[in-house]
Amino acid sequence: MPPSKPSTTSAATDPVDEGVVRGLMGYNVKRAYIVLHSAAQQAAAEFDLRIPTFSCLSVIVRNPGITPSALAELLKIERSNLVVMVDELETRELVSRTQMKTDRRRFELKATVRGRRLHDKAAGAIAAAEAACLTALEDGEQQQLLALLNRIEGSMAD
Amino acid sequence: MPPSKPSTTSAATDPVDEGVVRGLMGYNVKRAYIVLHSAAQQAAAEFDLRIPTFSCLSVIVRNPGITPSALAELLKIERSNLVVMVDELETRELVSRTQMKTDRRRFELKATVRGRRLHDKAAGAIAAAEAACLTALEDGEQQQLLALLNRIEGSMAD
DNA sequence: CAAAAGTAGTTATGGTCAATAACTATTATT
DNA sequence: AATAATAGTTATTGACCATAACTACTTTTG
Repeated sequence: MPPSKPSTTSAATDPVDEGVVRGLMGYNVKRAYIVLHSAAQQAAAEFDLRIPTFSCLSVIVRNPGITPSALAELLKIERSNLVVMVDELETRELVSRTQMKTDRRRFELKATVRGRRLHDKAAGAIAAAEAACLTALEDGEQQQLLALLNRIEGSMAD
Repeated sequence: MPPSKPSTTSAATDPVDEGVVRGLMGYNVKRAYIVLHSAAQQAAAEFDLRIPTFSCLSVIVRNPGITPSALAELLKIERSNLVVMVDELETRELVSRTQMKTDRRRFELKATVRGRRLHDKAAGAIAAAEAACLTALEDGEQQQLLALLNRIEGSMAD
């Protein structure tokens, strides 16, 4: 990395130089993430869901009977942090949590009818909110972006 | 959005279906972000810097005399949250904060020699850490990724 | 079989980051 | 001169993530 070259002295109205940070991939990824996340967050809020909670609900809907441990591993969140989310989902009767007969340490998570309904509506709203952020990209470009992102994630897989 | 189709009942060792979330761009962006961020974070920690603090230092190095307000606007962080970071940078004598004569509400931020040196070393380490996460992508693909991300950010600009 | 080790879930706690409101000091507006 | 706007600050809160320590249960193994 070359030493930084400050512009003698920057007055108040100078064009501001983002410099090093804008050259970092992480910074650019974060900026795009913020755009998508805040849109998704707003959409999810309509259903009194936060994004991590929605993600849990979504995986439970698709995998009836999944255990909290498997859910945590999939979403890469700590089991301890999962507890409060599942608590909330259970309290709101969106998800049921029943102890397994075969192994009483484990619990089976299943979405209730209410849970599925809410999920499907929220998923639609979140997808729509995201789509509004992605109008600048053609469908093919979105696929391309997805592939590139997944290769970063995949190259660092455990 | 089509209604979700659960797989009858998922046993313990079933392949888990990530379902809806993996189809959301925000989820994929976040996953890639986590990879890059944790690598950058580790690198920055070697210099006792967290990423937001490094970003501040970096912009100050490139824009001597920048005001806290301009810095906050550029990095899209709240001025109130900036204060503690600049406090720390000043305490560590990486940055100087001097009141302007012309407008005594404003402060000029400048990196010290120590600040510039630390910045350049940290920037190199962070860039190297990022590069290690990006080996799966050719240079051209990295440029492509950057362009796509910036178009998302740009399309939502104020 | 009993002891030890491992697994699943939980509780409590702390750290980072982001967001807001309320405040002081200073400058600009009318 | 009174009012409004701007720059910086303080205090507080909430979301999210990570860790350690714990209970309950199951598996391993001597």
